[in-house]
Amino acid sequence: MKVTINDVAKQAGVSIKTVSRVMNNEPSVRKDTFDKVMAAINELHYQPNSAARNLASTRSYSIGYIYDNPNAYYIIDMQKGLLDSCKKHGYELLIHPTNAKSPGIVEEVKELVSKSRLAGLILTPPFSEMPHIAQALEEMKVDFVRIVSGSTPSPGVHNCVLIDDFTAAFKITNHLLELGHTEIAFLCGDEEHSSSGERLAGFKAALTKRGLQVNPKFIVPGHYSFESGVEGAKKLMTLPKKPTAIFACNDEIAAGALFSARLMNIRIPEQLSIAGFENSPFSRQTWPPLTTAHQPNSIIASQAAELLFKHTRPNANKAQINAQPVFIPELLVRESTCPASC
Amino acid sequence: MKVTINDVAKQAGVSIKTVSRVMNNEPSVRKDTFDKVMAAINELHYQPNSAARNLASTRSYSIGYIYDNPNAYYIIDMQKGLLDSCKKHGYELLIHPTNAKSPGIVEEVKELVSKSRLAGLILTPPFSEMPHIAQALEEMKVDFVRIVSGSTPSPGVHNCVLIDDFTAAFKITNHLLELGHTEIAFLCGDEEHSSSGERLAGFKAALTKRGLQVNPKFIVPGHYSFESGVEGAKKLMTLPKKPTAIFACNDEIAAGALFSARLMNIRIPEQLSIAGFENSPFSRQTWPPLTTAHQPNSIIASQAAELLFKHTRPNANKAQINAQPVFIPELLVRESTCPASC
DNA sequence: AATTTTTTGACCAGCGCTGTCATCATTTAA
DNA sequence: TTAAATGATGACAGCGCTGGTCAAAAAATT
Repeated sequence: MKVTINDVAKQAGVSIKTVSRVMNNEPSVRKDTFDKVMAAINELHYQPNSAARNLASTRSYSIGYIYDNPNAYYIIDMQKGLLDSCKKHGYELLIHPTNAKSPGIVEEVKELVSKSRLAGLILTPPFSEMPHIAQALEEMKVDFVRIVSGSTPSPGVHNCVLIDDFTAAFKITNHLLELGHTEIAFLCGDEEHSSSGERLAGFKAALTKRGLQVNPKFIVPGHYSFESGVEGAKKLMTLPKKPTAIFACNDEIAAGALFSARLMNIRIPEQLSIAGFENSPFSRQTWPPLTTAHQPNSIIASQAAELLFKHTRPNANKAQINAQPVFIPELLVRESTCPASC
Repeated sequence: MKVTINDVAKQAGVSIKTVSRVMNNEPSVRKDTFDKVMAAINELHYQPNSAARNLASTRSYSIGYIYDNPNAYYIIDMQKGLLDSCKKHGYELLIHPTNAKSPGIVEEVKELVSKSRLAGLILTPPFSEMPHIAQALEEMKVDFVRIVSGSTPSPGVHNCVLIDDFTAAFKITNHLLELGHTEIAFLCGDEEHSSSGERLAGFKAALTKRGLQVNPKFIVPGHYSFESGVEGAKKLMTLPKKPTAIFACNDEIAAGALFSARLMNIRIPEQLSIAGFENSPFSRQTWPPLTTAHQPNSIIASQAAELLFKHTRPNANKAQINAQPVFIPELLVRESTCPASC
C-alpha cells in the first residue's frame, strides 16, 4: 500500500541513500543512476513521507505565511499562489493570520518558526515592513521573502518581491489628468503601509509633471477601509472648493467614497470621478464599476515562494540570487471615471 | 535550545513513557503525576515535535480543509475558526482549495489524505454534499466533519454541523411579509448547494403559512454570483407583474440585483425591497446596505473542528458522540428593505 | 497482613528518512 | 603505467517520538 524509499531502492536496484540523493537533487549521481531511480519513483508513485524527512533532516519542508490583512480577496489570492508553488516543490504551507499590532508579535513569530520548524516565511504588508520582524528572523537564520512596495531593487537585498505602486499610481493619476481633471484629491491608506506612501508619491509626481500644484487639502489621511473612504469623501465634498476627481488608495476606500457620494446625492462619474486600486472582485460590482489598477496577486505570491525555495534549497548560493522581481499594477479603466466636463 | 521529551521527563522526575502517556491522555496516570508532568511541560515550554509524532504514531496531527467557494470572506472566516481550534488542540491545518467539479476530484482528495497523512477533514459545501467524497473517506477510514444545510439532526450521524437555512430564510421572508409585501420573488443559488434548496423551502413555507400562493414566475433559478443576481433581477423586473420585494439566496446575488435595479432606474428600497443572506462584509457597504441573515462562520468552523477532534482522539467512543450542533443564522435588518407602500 | 489492582518505568523496535563516513569505481595527472 | 585525486555509491547510526511488553513499585482492597 504505502510506498517507502526502500521500495524505490529495491525497484531501482540501488541503495536507499542514492534514492535520497535523487530526491534532494544532491550532486554526485550519475545520469543513468538518476534515470533509473526516477523511473522507479514514477512507476511506484513514490511520495516521500514529509514527517520522516522533517525528523531526519535539519531543514523542513513547510513554509509559513503570516498575515494581518482585512482584505479577504487579497489573502485568498496570495494563498492560492503560494500553494501552487508549494505543491510544485513538495512543500507544505502553514497559514498564520494574526494581529500585527499585538505587543508580543515578534515572540509569536519566533515561536511559530521554531515550533513548526519552518523552512521559510512569506511576509506581506504590514509584516514585510516591520524591521524588528525581519531582524528576529535573521537572528534565527530563517529564510524569508518579503513582498513590499517599491520600484527600485536595493543592492544586496535578495529576498524581496517589489510592487511598483509608484508607477501604477502615476498611471492612474495620468488617466484622470488626461480626462481633463485638475482638481484631484487623494484618499490615503494606512500610514504604516508603505504602499500608501508610494501611491501618494506617484500621485504627486504625476501632478507635478503636468505643472500642477499639489493642494494639501486634497490629500486626506486615512486607512485601508470602507469607512475611511466614507469619511474622506465626506470631508472632501464639503470643502468650499471641491475636487472633480478622487483617487482612492485602494478599492475599499473607493467603494466607501462611492457610498458617501451617494449619501450626498453626488452623481458618479458625472459630478465626480473616483478611481481605486487593487482590482478586488467587488470593484466590478460597485455602481458604477471602479476604474482601478490590477495587481496579479497570486502570481506575485507564487514568485515570492519560488524565490524562497531558491534560498532554502541546500546547495543554493545565496549571493548569486539577486533577482528582485518587480510587478507594475496595470491601469483598468471602468465607469467610475469620465471626462471632467462630462 | 530544543526541548525534547527527555528533558521533560528529567525535569518531572518521571520516565519518558509517562510523559508520553500524559501527552496522549492515556489512562492510568495518577493525578499528581499528571500534574507534575504538566508543570514540567509548561515550565520548559515543551512542544512535542510533530514530525516525530507523525512518524512514530499511526495517527497524525494535521487536519485538512478542502474547499471550492468563490466567497473569500466565507473562506477566511472558516480558516480562522479552524485555526483557533487547531491551535488549542495542537493540530496543524492544511488548506486545500480546489475545483469541486474536476473529474478526478475523488482521487485528488484521496491523495491529499494519504500523502499528508491527515487525521481528519473538514468539508463545507459543495464537498460536504458530495456522496462519493464521503464514501471515499469512509472507505479510507478517515474521520471528517461536514458542515451542511439542514435543520433536523439525522439519527446515527455524528459528524455534521448543521446550518438551519430553512428557519433563517423563513424569518427573512416573514420580515418582508410583515413589511406588507405580498409579491415577493426569490433568486436561487446553485442547485447543487442544498443551502439554496433549504432557503427556498423556508421562503415557500413562510408564504404558505400566510396563506399566500407561491408564484412560480417569481422563483428564478441561478447561481451564487453577482452576475446571476444581475440577470435574475432583470428578468423579474421586466415581467408584466413585477415583485415588490426580492429575497436573494445570498448577499452576492442581492448585490447583483441591486446593481441591476440601478441600471433600470428602480429605487431601492422605495420601489423594490431586496434582502440577502450571509452577512458578508460587503453587505454593509452596498447602497443601500443589505438586510440579510448573519451566519457566525468562524464559530461554526471551530465547532466543526472540535467535533472532529473528539473523533480522532485515541480513546474516543464514537458511538457516544452524537452531537450535531445546529446554527440558525440571525435576521439583520438594514436599509435595503422597507414597507411595501413606502 | 495478604491480596488484588493500579500506576510507573525500563527496555526495545521501529516509523521513513538524512547525514556522515567509509568504500569502491573512475578519471586525471605524473 | 601507476599513483593520486575525484566521483559515485552504500552501510549505518540516529532524528524524537509512540506502542508494546513485562516487571517492579505503589496504592487500594479485602
